[in-house]
Amino acid sequence: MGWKFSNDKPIFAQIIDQVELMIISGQYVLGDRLLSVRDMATEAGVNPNTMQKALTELEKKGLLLTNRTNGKFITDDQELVQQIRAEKAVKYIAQLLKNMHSLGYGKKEIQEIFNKQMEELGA
Amino acid sequence: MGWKFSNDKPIFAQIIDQVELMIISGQYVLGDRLLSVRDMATEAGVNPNTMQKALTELEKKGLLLTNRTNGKFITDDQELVQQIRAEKAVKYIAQLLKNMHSLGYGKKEIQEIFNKQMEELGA
DNA sequence: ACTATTGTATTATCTACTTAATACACCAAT
DNA sequence: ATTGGTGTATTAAGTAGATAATACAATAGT
Repeated sequence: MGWKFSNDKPIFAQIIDQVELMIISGQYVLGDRLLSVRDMATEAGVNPNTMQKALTELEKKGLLLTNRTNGKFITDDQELVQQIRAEKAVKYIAQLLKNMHSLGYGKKEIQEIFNKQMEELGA
Repeated sequence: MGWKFSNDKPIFAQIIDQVELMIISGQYVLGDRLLSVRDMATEAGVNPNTMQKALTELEKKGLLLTNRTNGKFITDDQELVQQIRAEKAVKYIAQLLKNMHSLGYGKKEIQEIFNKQMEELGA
């Protein structure tokens, strides 16, 4: 897991985003055990408290489970994971359309620019 | 100008974004004078120092000009404005494609979801 | 000349985020 | 039972963003 942080957002929030992404994109195996809070903190180069704070949030979302003295585990609820993934996709696109609209672009223009950039994509 | 701020980003950064958007989307008339720093701060419900900090950044970008004792003005460089607007659109879409990719969506799926949400758009 | 309004600068304080160091509670493995 | 590795909690200190109050510099308008 390669950790990277920017300075335009609290680190704990970025950890939440990144771990969530790892889970819903299938880069984590559902049901697997995470590294310990301490080890993840070391790996990410942040304080254990900060890691703890982020993971607690993900537990509230239902994406992580805690086994008191054994560690934290990824949920094995595949439905939940897929639902969150689909929601995120819809949200991303809705955000794009909102952004383009706020720039003053109309439906037709958006379609054009989108298609153009899609074509420039490999595969 | 209706000011709204979230708590997931510094306020001065959000002011930069919002004012820039007003300019490049044509909601400000190029060459027009802004309200005074103090008045804009009051209007936005922030401290004058915070507003000052944001406007200084926009001046560095070339979108604002300062007339020492008369106030700050929107640039009248229409080319610059249009260039920034186009850049932003490209950036937004690139970001979307990156986001969708990180969720594990392929080109075809992205196209499908995008089209679906475009159709749900009025006009 | 004077005044009011402009941008700008300075200093202090407050809050949220982060780090740091430490301690505690729990339990599987030995 | 003891040990070692879990998660969790607490307290203190550092840093950046934001607020607050104030002062200064420049000039347009009178």
